[in-house]
Amino acid sequence: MTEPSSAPMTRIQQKNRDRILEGALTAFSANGFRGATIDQIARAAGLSKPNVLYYFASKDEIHKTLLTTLLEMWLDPLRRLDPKGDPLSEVLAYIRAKLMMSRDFPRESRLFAYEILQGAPHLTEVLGGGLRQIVDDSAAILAGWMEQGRLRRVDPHHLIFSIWALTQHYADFDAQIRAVLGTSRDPLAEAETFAEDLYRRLLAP
Amino acid sequence: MTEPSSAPMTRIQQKNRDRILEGALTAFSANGFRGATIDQIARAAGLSKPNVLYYFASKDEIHKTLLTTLLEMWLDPLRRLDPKGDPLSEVLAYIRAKLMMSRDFPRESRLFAYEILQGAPHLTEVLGGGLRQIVDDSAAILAGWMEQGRLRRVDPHHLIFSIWALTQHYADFDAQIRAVLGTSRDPLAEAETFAEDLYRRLLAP
DNA sequence: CCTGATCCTGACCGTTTGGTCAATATTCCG
DNA sequence: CGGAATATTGACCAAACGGTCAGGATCAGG
Repeated sequence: MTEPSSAPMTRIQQKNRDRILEGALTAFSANGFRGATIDQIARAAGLSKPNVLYYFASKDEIHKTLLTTLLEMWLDPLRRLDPKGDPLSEVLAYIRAKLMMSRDFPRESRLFAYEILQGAPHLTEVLGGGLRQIVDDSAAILAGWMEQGRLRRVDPHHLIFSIWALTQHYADFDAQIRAVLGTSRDPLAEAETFAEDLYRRLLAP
Repeated sequence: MTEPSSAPMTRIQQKNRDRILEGALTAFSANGFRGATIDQIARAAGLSKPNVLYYFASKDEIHKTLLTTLLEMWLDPLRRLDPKGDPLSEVLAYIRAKLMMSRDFPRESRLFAYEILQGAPHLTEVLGGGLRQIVDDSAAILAGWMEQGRLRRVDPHHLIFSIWALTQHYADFDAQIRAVLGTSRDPLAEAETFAEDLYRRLLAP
């Protein structure tokens, strides 16, 4: 616990904590938790190592803060599924949003990828709690649409998994995709038309 | 270079190198390259640390050996795409094979996941060379089927990417999937029916 | 301008880790 | 059996790393 509740948080604190988290995101997403060093983070943040540890008690705490802060943003598009909207448009909008996040926030995607690959040691409570709730809720919305015959019947959970898998793949495995596709193509633009076709086919009633 | 070409390779060498690679696979796939220690590998292999380094010059070499050894096996199912076979059956068989690999060889999947997340520092030549060739060849087979009207037209490269993404997701993000789905379900069995439905829909002409 | 709180750093510490080496044990084979 | 090749290990080393700390710089506000 560093700033539990009633923290005034000066401008300097605000600025430096932000810088540190920004640098840490770069470092952790490039090398994983163990691969990143506090020195790296400090350099990326433009601070000295002891100064970094002045704002965060430990490397672990930086990591945990980063994960919990970003998880909200990361799951936000799924929360936006509107039960009142047009089912297919809603799903396709979700997919587009996730693909844009892979393009605009690949570091965040990789950060979570590393964490989950490792067995999610810092996220177990969140995974079994909040995440599961959100996914179950969204799955229920999807299932509702399917029952009304407005979407084809498929397993809603696996539908969500498949969207995660496909969209995040373009951020997490970027190195592989670029190696295979060469430099002249725009993977994410192509991915969007591919994914739209894929899920339209799958879900159109 | 440890055993470049004319290596007699005694039984003890064979056995211990195998043990080391086996232990290293467990260690690397659980914690990534930097997260795994030679001591861990040695313990998993039932050897002492110096003894491990007697068989492999460095941690790096163990890792590289592991990657190059397993890459062949990893890509094998894609090579089995038979241009003379029934297109849809061929693709579905490939998907099933990949899903079985996620079930039976999750460590291998995670090993590659870590490596590519990191930007594939040990695989750059292979990715741009052999892998690209195999993918392009397979994409050509798929494109051929599409031109004959035996498969629906989609981008063959992204088709392959999507299959990789979906199938490997179940191994790499196992922690997340189990957290969301709970313990009473069998993710990979369900994934098989989901994936078959998905790609049948997408590809049936 | 003074003073207390906040901010920052160089020097340092203990541990972990990749890797070495000399010495010993074991195996192989004539 | 005997000696050379192979295998194994405890002890050790240097570098990297996470983290501490005492002291100095800077800032806010009365």
